[in-house]
Amino acid sequence: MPELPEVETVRRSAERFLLGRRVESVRLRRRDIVTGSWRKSALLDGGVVVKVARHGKNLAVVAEDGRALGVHLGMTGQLLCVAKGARLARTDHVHAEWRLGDLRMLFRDPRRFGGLETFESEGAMLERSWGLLGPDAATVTGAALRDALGASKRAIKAGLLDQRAVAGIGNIYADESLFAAGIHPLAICAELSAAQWDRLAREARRVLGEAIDAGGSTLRDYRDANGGEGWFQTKHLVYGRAGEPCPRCGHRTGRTLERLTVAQRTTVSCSGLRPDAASPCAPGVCDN
DNA sequence: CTTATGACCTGATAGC
DNA sequence: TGCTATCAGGTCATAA
Repeated sequence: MPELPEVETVRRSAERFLLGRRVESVRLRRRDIVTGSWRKSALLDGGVVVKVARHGKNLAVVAEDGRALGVHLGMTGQLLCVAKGARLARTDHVHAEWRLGDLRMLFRDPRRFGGLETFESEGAMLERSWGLLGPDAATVTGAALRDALGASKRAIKAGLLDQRAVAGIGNIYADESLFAAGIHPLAICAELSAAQWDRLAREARRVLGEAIDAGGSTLRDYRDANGGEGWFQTKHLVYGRAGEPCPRCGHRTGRTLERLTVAQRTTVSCSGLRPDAASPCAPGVCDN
């Protein structure tokens, strides 16, 4: 479900609720969603929340004594913050619950591709988890992308989805960023030029930033910590639009958006784009 | 080492 | 109504 913009939206809404509050009790319904210690103390019991951080698609709730609770939403995960007596839209698949004064925080995840990870300190989290990820996609540079992927023989879309190369991009924003940069998803990383890496990084930052401003994309399950929906799905140019005219060149060329499979994920791109990086979407062919 | 592939789960939807 | 098949925003472990 959630990629960087959705996770950042959850972070912002969760932060507003949690900062300065003390965790008064913890209830863990399923141990198997936790990596690391699943003791209540490891799950922040008794701690005062001083930070809600994000890197890529990863969230962390940090207590004043340094304990950190990593939260990954997987495909269908939700981190909800609600008033104590409030009714939830759904109460099934709630795997963990925290009480902080007059509010509750819940981790809900029907498919259980997400989960929690407990760390004794932020340093431990950095070392064992976040430090293994690439730079955050919201601020990534062309040089950083090229450093991570410039020698790879994979398709560029597979590279963008690799969280060790760059953190935060998933299936939606990979397609949107590549289309915006005029690069075919099957273009080989090692064949991209410095100018293309720069353009890709710039377009990815722009698309992700605009999506954050829109509160993310709600397709099915995604909700922010208040249960609210995003509206960036209305701005998708290619994701979910296979068969429609290319929004950039379709009126002129009659070309449509084609569906293909890259890295085992449904992928959409303009049929006018070429996978060989030497002849990318050239100006006047399918370009701005 | 790098890259590709199936596996892990549940739920929504489409088609018979 | 109910059955089956397909698809879904993400990682993992394992194989090649």
